[in-house]
Amino acid sequence: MLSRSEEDHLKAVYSLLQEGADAFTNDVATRLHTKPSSVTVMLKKLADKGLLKHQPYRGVRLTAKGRGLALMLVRKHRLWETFLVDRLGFAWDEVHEVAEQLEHISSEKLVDRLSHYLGEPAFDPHGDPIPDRDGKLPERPTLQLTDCAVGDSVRLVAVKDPSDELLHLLGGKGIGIGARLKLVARHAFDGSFELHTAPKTTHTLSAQVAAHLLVERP
Amino acid sequence: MLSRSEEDHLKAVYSLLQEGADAFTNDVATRLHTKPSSVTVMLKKLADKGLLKHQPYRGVRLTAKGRGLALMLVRKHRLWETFLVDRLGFAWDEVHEVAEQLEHISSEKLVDRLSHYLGEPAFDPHGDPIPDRDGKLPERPTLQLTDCAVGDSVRLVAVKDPSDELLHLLGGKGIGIGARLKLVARHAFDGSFELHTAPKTTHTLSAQVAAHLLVERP
DNA sequence: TCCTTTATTTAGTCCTGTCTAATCTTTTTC
DNA sequence: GAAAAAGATTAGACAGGACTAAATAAAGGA
Repeated sequence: MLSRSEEDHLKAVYSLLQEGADAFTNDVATRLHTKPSSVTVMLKKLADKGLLKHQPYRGVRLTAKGRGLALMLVRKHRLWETFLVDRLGFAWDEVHEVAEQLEHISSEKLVDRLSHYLGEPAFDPHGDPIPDRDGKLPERPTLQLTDCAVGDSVRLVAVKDPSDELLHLLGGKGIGIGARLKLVARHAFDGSFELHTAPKTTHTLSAQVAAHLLVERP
Repeated sequence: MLSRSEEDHLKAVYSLLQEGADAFTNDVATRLHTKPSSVTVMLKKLADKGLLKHQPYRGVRLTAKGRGLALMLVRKHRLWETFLVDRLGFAWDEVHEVAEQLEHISSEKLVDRLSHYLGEPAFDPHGDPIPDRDGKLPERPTLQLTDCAVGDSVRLVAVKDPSDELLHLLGGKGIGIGARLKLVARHAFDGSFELHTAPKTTHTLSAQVAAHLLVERP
């Protein structure tokens, strides 16, 4: 049984890793609005419980057990968000704070019944995937960058058939998994894209490259 | 803003008083599965916040503010119980523990929307009244003792048109508000009742008296 | 009434989770 | 490659909430 704070830390680690970044003490502290020293202590506790491996000064990695528990928290959070929006009529931007509280309710039966009541949804109101009771995430409805329109903001979730050459090209532009891409133009001549990876950073990608990039909204 | 523990103590005091008894330190401790010394400390905290008056060695009384907050907790608890039973298909005896957790979720909007979603119910699955958002309890569907059948176990909730003489008669038999009455026989000759007020204590009440007693199940 | 029992409170301890301040690593910069 | 900066950890303090043990108040019985 985890305390509320332990659950918060575990989930913060999970989502940082999910976003492609490493999970460093500072990042966790920022996310939880707390201080790095407090995070260090909690990471040690979670490591002692076998939920993650903590390499001092090097960040953390989740164990299978830790990932499983984190997925159950994500499941609860997203199911409650679905309930709040679909059934109680909350707006999608009002639900996070309340769901943060609801996700700590501990009752497996409640979670499973809620999921059933909602029709076993696979995605929450934000489009995020809801893990099933075994922790399996549904396939994301990914789309190729070439299917996006100018003005879209998307996030890179996978690279299809990643060759060394392709990955090197992307790496050189600072584009990795989790990168946020905003399409600003598309050239009719060769189908190449202009996109922002950051407010002032513009890159050009050929149509061949774009066809390998799987993205999601938002 | 009250802590979870403060809320638990406040609600325990409220329900003890509701049951007609005084709220003594020991009773609160028993109800919360904690020690009297811990309760004393918490009662002091709640008294400092103006939610109750604590007379050392003499028990506590709630202030209007304290009663109001307690009623909001009761409201949340009973609304969630209704949700769990009516919507998620829980059995009535499975819901208490989960509702104990859910009642601490703090979001006025959530409570009001939940109530609306459930059709503004006035009574929970156990038949207990659900306070409205202003803390007002609905009228109980009381029934006269004369409408009860042999074998019923009921609780005295009110005395209709209480005259001094009637109250004196009841007082002499040790029957007061909150008393649990089990009907063991009814005489066809004059409509009088035989009932237990305790396992081995039998009393006889005339039909005239019984008609003044308003009771509830269970 | 005095003494015993029971109920309550007080004092001091411990555990959890947070913080600040100080120390120690790692990375960056010149 | 050494010094500075940034990031992480450790040590020590503190608040909340629980406990045990000891002291105190109220209630009951001889």
